[in-house]
Amino acid sequence: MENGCKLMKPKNIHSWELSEDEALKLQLELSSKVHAVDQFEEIQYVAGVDVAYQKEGDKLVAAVVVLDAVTLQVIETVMAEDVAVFPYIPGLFSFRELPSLIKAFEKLEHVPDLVVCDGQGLAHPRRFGLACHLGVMFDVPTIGCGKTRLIGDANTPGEKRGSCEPLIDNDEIVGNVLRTQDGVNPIYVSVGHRVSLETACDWVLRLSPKYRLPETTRKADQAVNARLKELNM
DNA sequence: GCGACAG
DNA sequence: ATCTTGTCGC
Repeated sequence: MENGCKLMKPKNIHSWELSEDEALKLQLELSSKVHAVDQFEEIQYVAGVDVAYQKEGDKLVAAVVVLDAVTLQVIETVMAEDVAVFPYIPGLFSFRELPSLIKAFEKLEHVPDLVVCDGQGLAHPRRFGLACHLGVMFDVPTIGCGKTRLIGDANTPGEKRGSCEPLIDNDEIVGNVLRTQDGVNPIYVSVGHRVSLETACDWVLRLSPKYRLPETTRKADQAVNARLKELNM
């Protein structure tokens, strides 16, 4: 895929026309490029991404929303209307959503210093969920933030906001189950790329001052759903 | 074979 | 993800 991005510089580019087997091989190959340590300076812009699918058919809308890291106000919203090619296969989720998300990123004017994804990062069977894939692809810090579990086991975190328990898979800590609001179902946070698990959780909490999900994913979700609604009218 | 399974 | 109304609670 060509680098049509205005400012984001794709680093690891590859074809998206892959078979299931090729996708699996690519994950194993790219997973070695993930860095689970903090590698960034000041974070001014934080982005959220999401994709919404049309009721029937395979049309979809992908969005990237950039927020001011301090005020959490929306700075920029870009979207891409596309068609789903790769099927939804647990573990190969990134191959379904990334092509469309990249098209949205190509329109972005602001370069995010951190991207929060709506899916897992290292909390993945081959340690390469959507957040890792997006992070390695753009060489940008990313956090995996899922609403439900893909793999791993964890104890139930305390009822207070900020409580968390390690998510363990194969004797390895692959993420944290984090409570972002008192008495509300926790979410699954994991490293995407260029961030440590601790920093990832700090940011997710900071981005979730009022609701269960971080503002980044909430704003991206609102954007794609509003656009999808317009398309069905 | 059986259950699990990001969105 | 999507199909879907009202409703209990802060």
